[in-house]
Amino acid sequence: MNSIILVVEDEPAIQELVAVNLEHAGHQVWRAQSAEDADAMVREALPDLVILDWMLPGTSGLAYARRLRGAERTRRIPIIMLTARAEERDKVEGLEGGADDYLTKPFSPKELLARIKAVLRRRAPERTDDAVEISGLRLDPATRRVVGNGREITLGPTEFRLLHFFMTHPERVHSRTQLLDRVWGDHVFVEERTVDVHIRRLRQALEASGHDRLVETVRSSGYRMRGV
Amino acid sequence: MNSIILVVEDEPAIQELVAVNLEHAGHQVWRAQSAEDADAMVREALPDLVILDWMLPGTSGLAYARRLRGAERTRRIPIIMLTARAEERDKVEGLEGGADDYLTKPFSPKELLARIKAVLRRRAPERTDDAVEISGLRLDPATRRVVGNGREITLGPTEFRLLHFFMTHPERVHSRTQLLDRVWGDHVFVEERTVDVHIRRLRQALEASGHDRLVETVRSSGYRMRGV
DNA sequence: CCGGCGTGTAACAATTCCGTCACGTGACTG
DNA sequence: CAGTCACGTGACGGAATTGTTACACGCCGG
Repeated sequence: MNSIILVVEDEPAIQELVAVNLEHAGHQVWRAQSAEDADAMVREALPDLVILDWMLPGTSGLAYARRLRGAERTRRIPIIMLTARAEERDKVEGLEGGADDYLTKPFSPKELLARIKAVLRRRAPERTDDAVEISGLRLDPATRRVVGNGREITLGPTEFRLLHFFMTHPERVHSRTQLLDRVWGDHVFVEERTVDVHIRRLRQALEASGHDRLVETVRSSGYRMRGV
Repeated sequence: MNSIILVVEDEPAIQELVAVNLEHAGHQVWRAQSAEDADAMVREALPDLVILDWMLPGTSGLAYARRLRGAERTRRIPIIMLTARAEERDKVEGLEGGADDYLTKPFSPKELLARIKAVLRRRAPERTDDAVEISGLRLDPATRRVVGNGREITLGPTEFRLLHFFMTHPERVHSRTQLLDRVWGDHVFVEERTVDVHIRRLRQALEASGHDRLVETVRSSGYRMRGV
């Protein structure tokens, strides 16, 4: 939890309703009244999720969703669409929304939060604060603790995120570029080889409990975490 | 997935529409406004697929498709043609089977992606990241793992690609030249006999699970992988 | 203002991988 | 049955990739 959520909604009452609920749940909220507003914010930094009203003055929510999905930088941001009436839902869905989920007004705060959680879990499990465990190595985002076979393991911030990403996406090979994108994040410009160094630091820390072998090198492709 | 797709389309709006959708699907897009532009790009490196407007200023799409199909180097690149009206479709189709598929404007993004996937799977299944399995030997591109009867098999990069190609094109003899083209890639200059050496290395690795017998030598023609 | 801490980079070391060659062996031909 | 021809195989030098270390720099907290 504690994600950055961009709420794009022109109607102040609904904007407020959504924002308050999200903030109450511990999220950080950015507010935009239009797609243009939203775009300005997104250019600055990437939110973890976007809640987008279907009807907006100027660029429609649908069009904006498509735009987000089109650009490389914003492609993988989860989108939840707010639609006005139940009837329109199918229409939008059929039309080809880039959205991950839809919410029909009126909706309960509980439903809103549940869908956010579900979408995040599906598209970006590393943004969730569920604890993860792989063969005796346990990482808990909520407490920011890593424990290997009972022994506590200390990690720097980057190594922690790196391990978290690996553990939420095990068994898959990740190229250095992918890791930079998803662990280091947006708007960073660092050498690919920097990844190697942090892999080294991570392995070194994991040696304490013998879990360093979980981080595998896949020559010419990238790195992979052993699953199970 | 994640292929390089060359889009040849003179109308900016459609060019953009297609490109955005392809990028969203994870492909890398090269854009060309004319057959001449496209040709310059293709000379540099080969795309995995070409989307070609039928009507183009200068050399027509149809003519360019024929040219691509004529040259040895570009012969096997899949081509999808964009045609203007439904009526013309039959005409074009009848006229020349240079294309692998046709798409009539207007088309939905979904249809576009579906056809691309279908064409790629048909003409270049090794570019897909679906796992393949043949008689107890399983190769998974996403995890970059090869498992033979439960035992994990370690392969170098080239052997991995070679095996992947074989497994996606079983029961068919591939000459050394073909293998060099499709496994080593375009624009490489190595001895043909190098293939033999990698075949040897592949077989050696596969011995661990007894799958080395799947790779058969076809004297004076090339190599073949046993299917099923 | 000092001293850690965390980071990114560059440089060097250690592997791993690749392509080529040389030689051996088996198969096919006439 | 000898002579090619095609392929198998082992070795080797060099290239490419990754591991590792050292260092400089910026950012706090004291």
